[in-house]
Amino acid sequence: METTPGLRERKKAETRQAIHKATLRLAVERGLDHVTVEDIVEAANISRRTFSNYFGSKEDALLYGEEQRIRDMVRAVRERPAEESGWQALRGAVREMLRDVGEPDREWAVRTTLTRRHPSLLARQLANHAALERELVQAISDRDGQAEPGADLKARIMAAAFLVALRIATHIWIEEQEARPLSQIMEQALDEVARPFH
Amino acid sequence: METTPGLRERKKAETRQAIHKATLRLAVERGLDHVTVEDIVEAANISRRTFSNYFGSKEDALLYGEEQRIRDMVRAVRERPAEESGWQALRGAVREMLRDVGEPDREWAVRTTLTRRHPSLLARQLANHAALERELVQAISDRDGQAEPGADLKARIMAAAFLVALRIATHIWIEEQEARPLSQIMEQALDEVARPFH
DNA sequence: TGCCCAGTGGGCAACTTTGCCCTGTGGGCA
DNA sequence: TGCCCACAGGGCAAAGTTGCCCACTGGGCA
Repeated sequence: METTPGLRERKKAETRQAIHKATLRLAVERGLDHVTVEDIVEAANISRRTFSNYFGSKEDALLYGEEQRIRDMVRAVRERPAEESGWQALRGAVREMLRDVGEPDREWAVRTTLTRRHPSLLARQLANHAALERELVQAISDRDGQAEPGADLKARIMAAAFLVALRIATHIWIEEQEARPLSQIMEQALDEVARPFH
Repeated sequence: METTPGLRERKKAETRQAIHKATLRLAVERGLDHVTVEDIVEAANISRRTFSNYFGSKEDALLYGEEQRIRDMVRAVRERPAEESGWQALRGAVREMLRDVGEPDREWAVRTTLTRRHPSLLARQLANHAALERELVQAISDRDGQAEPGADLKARIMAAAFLVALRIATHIWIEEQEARPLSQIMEQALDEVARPFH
């Protein structure tokens, strides 16, 4: 299943990551508005033109991890065992991701906070979340089937509730200064939101 | 005088340096004969083909620093103030180089030792030294003028004596396990070899 | 002796990065 | 208001890197 992607692919991933990291670091240091693409490419040791080959804007570069995670999440849900229900698949996918990438670190919180403060980034993130929500609805529908009436509504509610739980858990985690592991808070939030389903 | 070489040039230099470093490290670890080009390119994170774009062989890659230093030395001699005599220019260039690059480190001694043990590398290094000697003769001639009879012989002797002094100083430095700074030993050796000129 | 095979060297096309250029945009400021 | 100027976006050709290929070499070994 694990296939080595070859040098060319690996280097592209490295470059993308380097640009993202540089953007994040500079944005944390002085705020995204006071960072030019010029600054980023200098920090990432690439040409300005190459930046454009990878990202359309510094916002893109900054949110790369975010959007990457969203794609991963959707993929993880879709790849859960077929016998799991939609809700089980969602919870399984979360658990899986937290296990695979380990506990999100301080940097992760920083990025989230930073994003939240910046209007244009916030807009982007809302759009991303909306997209994720749509994708999850689709994934759930594909899984639970749409035969019975109201299945669509149920999938929508489920996806929304799921994301709300994650969002709230993340907020709490940040507010608590990462005192408890995020995974624990998330499990708790998911339990809570799932209660009506019983 | 100092001109920033641009990203493209800088990256080429970085790659060349990375290949050289990787070669050196691996050669020190297990001997050059037990290092393949494959190993080197893996360590340097480049493709095998790129290796060939930079060096014709692993010996080339290993001796890169050596040959680089030779070019630097010749350049340094040529760029000494015009009013200096040939011998003054040689000494000035050495002092300058030791100052610019700082004291050569342990790695430098390692490379030298390693080179000395390996027949094909040794041959290469002898050829390099011969080339350096020729270049220095030329530089000295250009400086001191060739008007008077015997000027050519004098330049040849001077260059040879100079290199002998450096070579012996380096040997002593290694034998003493780098107890004294190389610069000090070199000054002493140069004083010694210069005595007949008084 | 003949065969195999790891390692090397380099041609070539596909792809990526760079450098240069020109256009467009949104403040500052005379 | 009009002019500048820093910055962003992206077309294009040149330069660099990769991946694939094949030819060659020098041991090992049946």
